Amino acid sequence: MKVSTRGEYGLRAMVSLARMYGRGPMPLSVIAQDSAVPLAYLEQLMLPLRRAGLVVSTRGAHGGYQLARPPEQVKVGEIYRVMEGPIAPMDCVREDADEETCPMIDGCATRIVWLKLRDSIVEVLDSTTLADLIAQAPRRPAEQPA
Amino acid sequence: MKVSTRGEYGLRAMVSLARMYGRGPMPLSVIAQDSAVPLAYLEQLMLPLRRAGLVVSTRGAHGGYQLARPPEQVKVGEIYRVMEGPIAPMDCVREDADEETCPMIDGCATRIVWLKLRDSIVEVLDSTTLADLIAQAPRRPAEQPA
DNA sequence: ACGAATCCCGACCGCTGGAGTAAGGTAAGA
DNA sequence: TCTTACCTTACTCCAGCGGTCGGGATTCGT
Repeated sequence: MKVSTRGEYGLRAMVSLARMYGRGPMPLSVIAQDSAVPLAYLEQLMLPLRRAGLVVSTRGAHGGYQLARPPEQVKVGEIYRVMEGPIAPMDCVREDADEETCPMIDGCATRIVWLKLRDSIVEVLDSTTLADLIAQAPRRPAEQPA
Repeated sequence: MKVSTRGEYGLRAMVSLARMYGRGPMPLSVIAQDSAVPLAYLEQLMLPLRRAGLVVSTRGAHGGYQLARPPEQVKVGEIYRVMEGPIAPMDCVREDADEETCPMIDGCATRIVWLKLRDSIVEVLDSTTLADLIAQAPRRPAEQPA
């Protein structure tokens, strides 16, 4: 039950973009630096985020990425699903698939917990926005005066 | 963010034991059948459960396993931790490790969500017991009349 | 005493998926 | 037209999951 680096890095990058929101496109090199994600890897992670419409890209010189929407309107859950797929601690309780598709005969007792667990995770991720994160953060990483 | 089969099978086996609670030791072969877990694999999974004191084993003929405590006193979270390790959607928010050991400089904004997520998971798993599961289950798997 | 039933335990092993790296192509500004 | 920067595919490495196998130690029934 670990979030992979895709989700971790993806969210970090989005937080960086949120902090820079409104200043026009930011090149990958800057985002990579700010979010401490390997540039070449980050490049790959931005692809799904763009395709999902969470960020918009500008090509050419002075190009880069920026949030497609203000930070208040971007839920962590959206980012999570793009990077990690449908939320599901177990295959039998996938968000997308038809409910009640438990492979066990007539359903099994354990499914109850996994269902509660999934709903709990969804609740947390979907009730938090990028704006919440940058507002509550004690300080910005890798940036502080003497 | 998937629970591995260790957690899945471990819980299933414990639910089986919970249903058979009070009838003396049940051999692995029966548990494997009832919980639909490969016998040889299940054998391996019972080891940590026994060491953690969640089940007690009886060796020799007519031996087997049984719950060390009644189902009402066994939290799903306990089983989970034995099978999957400390609850933590991300290394920086491990249950066991010293709090505030975020490797990022001065903490990062994303940690807030992971912390909320972890607490949410803990809450769900620790507030559910084996008794809850067998009470709410619609029917027992692999057992129904014509 | 002996053998069958059962737990105990370490060794082994194939495969998938995560975590990147590499390299070249395409578009847009100076 | 050169440089910046995004876009895309392909490839590699390796840890861990998901088991299997084989043998040993215990205890019960006869």
